[in-house]
Amino acid sequence: MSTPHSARARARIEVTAAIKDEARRQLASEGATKLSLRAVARELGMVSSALYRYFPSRDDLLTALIIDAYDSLGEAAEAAAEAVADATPTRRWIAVCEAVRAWSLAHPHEYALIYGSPVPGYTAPQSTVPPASRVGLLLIGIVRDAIKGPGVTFPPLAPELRPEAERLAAEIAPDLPPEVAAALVAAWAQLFGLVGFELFGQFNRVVEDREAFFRHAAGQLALGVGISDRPSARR
Amino acid sequence: MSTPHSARARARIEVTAAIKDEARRQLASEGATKLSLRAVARELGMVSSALYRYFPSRDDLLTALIIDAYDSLGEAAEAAAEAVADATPTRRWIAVCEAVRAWSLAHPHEYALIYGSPVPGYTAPQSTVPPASRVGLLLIGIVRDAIKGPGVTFPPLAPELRPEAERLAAEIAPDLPPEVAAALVAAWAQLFGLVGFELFGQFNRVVEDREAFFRHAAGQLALGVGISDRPSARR
DNA sequence: CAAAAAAGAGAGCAGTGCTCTTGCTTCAGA
DNA sequence: TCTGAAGCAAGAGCACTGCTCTCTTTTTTG
Repeated sequence: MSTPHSARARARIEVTAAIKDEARRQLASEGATKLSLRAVARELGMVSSALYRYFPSRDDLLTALIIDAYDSLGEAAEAAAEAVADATPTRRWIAVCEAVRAWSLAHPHEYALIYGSPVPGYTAPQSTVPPASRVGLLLIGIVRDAIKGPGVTFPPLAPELRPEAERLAAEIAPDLPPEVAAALVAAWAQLFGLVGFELFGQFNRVVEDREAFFRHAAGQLALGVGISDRPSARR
Repeated sequence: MSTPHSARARARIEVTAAIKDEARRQLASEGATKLSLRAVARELGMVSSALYRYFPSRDDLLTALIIDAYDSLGEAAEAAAEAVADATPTRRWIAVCEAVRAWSLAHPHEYALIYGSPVPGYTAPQSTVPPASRVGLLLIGIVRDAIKGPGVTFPPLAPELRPEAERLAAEIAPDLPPEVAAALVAAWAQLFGLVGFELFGQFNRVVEDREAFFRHAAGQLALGVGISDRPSARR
């Protein structure tokens, strides 16, 4: 937070940022598998061994990029939500979904890094958890507002799932009804299924007008969690 | 199809299979990034350059593994469908979804290879298209049977999406109503969103009873495409 | 001001994908 | 059945990778 006291400390964060920037450039243009520490160092005019003073391994660099990607996506989604803060819940939901899709199409390799195969290790480091939940929290907020009004119909919930749904609701959003919380988590995962399929070519020769298809699918997702524009407080 | 005439041709397909088997083993245990041509050759007692007589590059080997993975998944899904061929459409739909999930949990690295980040190039080779559509075709068949009965309610369709839905239906299943075809493609993508999120750790600290959660979500997907067990011809 | 900590430079190790050349084996046509 | 051609294995080698270790220089700190 505070400005660094020593010149060395300031240089350190500058060099760290430069490394991440160059690495992000290579990631965006060639993908995670082609990202090379040596190439990053070369481009920055330093020798490769010097880079290990800043990131102890390639995986650590990738982890840093993963966190940044989560933050970048979260920021884009939050900006989109704020831009339509006064609209109906359905519109706000769809706006966030479309922001996720737009960011993913613009940053395919970064998307692959965070929602495709997890490259480093098998379980993500704990430090990636908070940034990873920004989009989820955003969706929770929208649903929270949406179900405030009267006459909302909660999504159905299989009796076997009720205990899990209650536990889940208590975990992520205690003020949400269990059936809504469970449906929301499912919709959250399904949203990224739609985006991932488009991004990774699964829709080739199947879906043509992807913009319209996605908007419609996002609207259906909203219905699935109980969002509807019936008698909203606003507008 | 026919048995090979020359001894050399027979040896070739044997060695090719051995290479793929060993590569699949390494893929399953270490992941795609760690799969090494040299290690495969070493394990098979041959020198690495000899391997290039069978696969011209590492990406070609990976492509072969991708096709095999699609086929393996498709086979598992089809077997599950046949095992409940006499059940209601909803049960058959859920059985296929659960087979997809089970296969993916059992073969995480192969799943990552085909539905995670596409490693070779950016667009999948044409040869991967037919095996990739086996699960989709299976779902189409189930829905086709399901909507035969009377009293089925078609999913809603936004007017802007109607032309695309009609084109899409003509492409993948001309006998299906456009609204069903569009909803089916969306459900297809969403299914893999659910599976991918569980597999890649996105459900950590969120969903606990994943079995029950998935079954419920799969049932909701079935409802979304218009499948219901009301007055089915069977049972 | 001196000791300690941090940073950079370079060599080096083990590994990778891939190419090229050299022999040997198997096949197919006369 | 013999021979030229094609298929295949082996080895050396190139350019690259992640990473470690040592050595020197710079900066910070007690």
